Amino acid sequence: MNKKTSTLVGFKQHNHGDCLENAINTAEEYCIKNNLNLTPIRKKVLELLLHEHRALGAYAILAMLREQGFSNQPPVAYRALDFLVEHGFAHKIEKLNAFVACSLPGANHSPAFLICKKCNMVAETQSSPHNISFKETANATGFQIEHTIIEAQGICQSCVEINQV
Amino acid sequence: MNKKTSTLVGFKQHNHGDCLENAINTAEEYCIKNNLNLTPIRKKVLELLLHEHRALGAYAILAMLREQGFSNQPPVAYRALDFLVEHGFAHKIEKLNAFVACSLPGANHSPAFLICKKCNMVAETQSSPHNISFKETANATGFQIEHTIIEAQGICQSCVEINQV
DNA sequence: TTTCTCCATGTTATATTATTACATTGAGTG
DNA sequence: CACTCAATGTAATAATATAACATGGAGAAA
Repeated sequence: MNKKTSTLVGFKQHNHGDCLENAINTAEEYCIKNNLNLTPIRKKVLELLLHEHRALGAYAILAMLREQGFSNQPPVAYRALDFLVEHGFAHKIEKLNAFVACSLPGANHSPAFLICKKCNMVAETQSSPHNISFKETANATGFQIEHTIIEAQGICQSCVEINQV
Repeated sequence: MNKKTSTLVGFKQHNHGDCLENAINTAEEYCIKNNLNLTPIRKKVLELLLHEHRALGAYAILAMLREQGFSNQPPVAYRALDFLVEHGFAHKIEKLNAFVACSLPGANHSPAFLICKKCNMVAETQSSPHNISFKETANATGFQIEHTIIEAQGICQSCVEINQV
């Protein structure tokens, strides 16, 4: 296993233990710096997302929380997810109604996602500068963009290769 | 009134009756050409979307269908919407779990949407050619994009102005 | 210390969105 | 005529999400 370096995460091998630990550490430091409360539930949900390393529905997370002894009422999961999404530790994939841990923590966030139809894997990329021009076009017409969702659906390399075998 | 010329639709005035009629005619012609069956339900749903001229949830559509004497079981609405989306007469706004009539019928489709947080209006734009670079980047990594969702949330000009009064 | 306040969590109930599965109908074909 | 197939009718339920109010506990204010 190796550490991945590309901005493309999710379709590549990497040292998962390190990746998880790094991400948690980063989140903890960020929370201390910004006076945020990374409570046990919130931390656990982030860990689950990092560990699974794929998009999870709120109810899947809820089931895992229950296994860990937390309450299993929907608001428990949604609140933790809201916190994580609000502060950039996780993202919601609208197309899947599911959540993924942020792969580029700390990055100035304008992520774009690649969703594989076959394996359901989600890869996070930096949204490219093209986005800026979109923003400018909209702004020119008087629309003030605050947040942009970019989600591409298709087939990842692994699945393409499997199909070809 | 005028046929609109900008790629920005939805936040502008226009002759709504004409716009609706044109769109329906276009859809009918397209269906005949392509051997598609624009049944009464499908046509009615398209009319509703065009008439409302905003994003409608499936259940809002369903309620309107009932008023028109159609069955009001969810699959009735979802099936019609599936048809319309599949053939490009409507789009699903993932962020809102809602549907809008296509504003640029016939256009080679890669739409992007502007969603106003205040008035919930949705404007459809052509997704710019820069988008291609995103596609190419993904393809270069082996991911084959089939469809891209672009939805920007923010505040439309009217709502900005209202706020400023 | 005591009380207050506020954030986080617990809990119940319910709203909203979407799909599965099977029955029926009706137009066009062989 | 009866077969087929797409479209629709219908019932049931799954999956996702939120509202509303109660509880608990840490730290501030008195």
